[in-house]
Amino acid sequence: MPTISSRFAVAVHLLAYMTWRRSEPVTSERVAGSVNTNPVVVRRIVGALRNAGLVSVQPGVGGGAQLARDPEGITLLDVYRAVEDDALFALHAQPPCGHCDVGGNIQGVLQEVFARASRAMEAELEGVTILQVFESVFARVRARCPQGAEEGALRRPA
Amino acid sequence: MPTISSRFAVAVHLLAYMTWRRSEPVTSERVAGSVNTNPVVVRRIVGALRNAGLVSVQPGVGGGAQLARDPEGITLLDVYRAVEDDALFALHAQPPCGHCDVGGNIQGVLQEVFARASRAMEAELEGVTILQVFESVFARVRARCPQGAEEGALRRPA
DNA sequence: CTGGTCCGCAACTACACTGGTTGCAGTTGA
DNA sequence: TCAACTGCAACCAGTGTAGTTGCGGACCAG
Repeated sequence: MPTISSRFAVAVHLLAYMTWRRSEPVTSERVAGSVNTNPVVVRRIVGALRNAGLVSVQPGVGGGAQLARDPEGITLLDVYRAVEDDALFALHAQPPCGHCDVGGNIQGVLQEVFARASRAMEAELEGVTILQVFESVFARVRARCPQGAEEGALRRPA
Repeated sequence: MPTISSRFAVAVHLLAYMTWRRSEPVTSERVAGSVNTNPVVVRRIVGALRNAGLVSVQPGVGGGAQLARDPEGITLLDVYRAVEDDALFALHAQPPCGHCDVGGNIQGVLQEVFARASRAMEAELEGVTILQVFESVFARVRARCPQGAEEGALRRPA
């Protein structure tokens, strides 16, 4: 249905989770519990984040994924580009008729407009870091449960 | 390819074509030649534009679609909303685990960020009118063929 | 060096959306 | 009445997504 797949939302979720558990590697099985999906789905997305240099992954006992950079240095645009590789706007499925003046020139005009609109969306994502997302999540926890919330006391998935 | 479907590009194409041939109704068959697709595909998109009040359609001999408003009063955001009804960003396919603090609060944070990014993209579309698109197309025609190009002399599809 | 823990990848399924196509009913105007 | 249109339903092929299973391989502790 939607145009930007849920991979982006899940990727941000994973990185926020790693920010919280920053001192230890996070296994795909554990974080899959938080995301409520299959560990393989998590590993696919973690693989994209690894290819983009955002996380580092360690196999074996005690392994898992960890942030490869400070969370204040990872923007949502970095995450978006890591997991979504297609252009935001599609041109005509078939190239339009080049013999008429509208068909022959509309795509060039559209490309300019589409580029501006895509860039505007990306600029908004670029202004938000993973650390800010994590802090917003933490602020919501405190708002709901004002007495006991400390960063180290966040609840893990069941 | 999770992108904004080509319906949007085709819809802008149709409206630019109607701006050019503004004095007469445009049949789905003729404009399908310019777009290089099937007349039924055109009618589907024209139907969405009609539902949004952007064009008026007349059946029967000599019928077709015409702009229902001045082209300077139709923005690309109007067109986008007419043909694309899904949200730009998807949240998790399955709701995340509500028992852990990250899973229980990440979606609210994401919704805020997604709304800002979507709005930034839409604001860019809102700043462009169909008339501007048509004039950009016409400017490209003149740039390619400086001697003979007049608005009334634009070439129709074969 | 062996076994348990973890990742990576390939393959497969179910589902949904898109663009394209055909067929047909209904409306309109000459 | 007839021809030219639209509107709509149905279907197809192609493609992307999320989910799932299975297996090979890397790593570390004992």
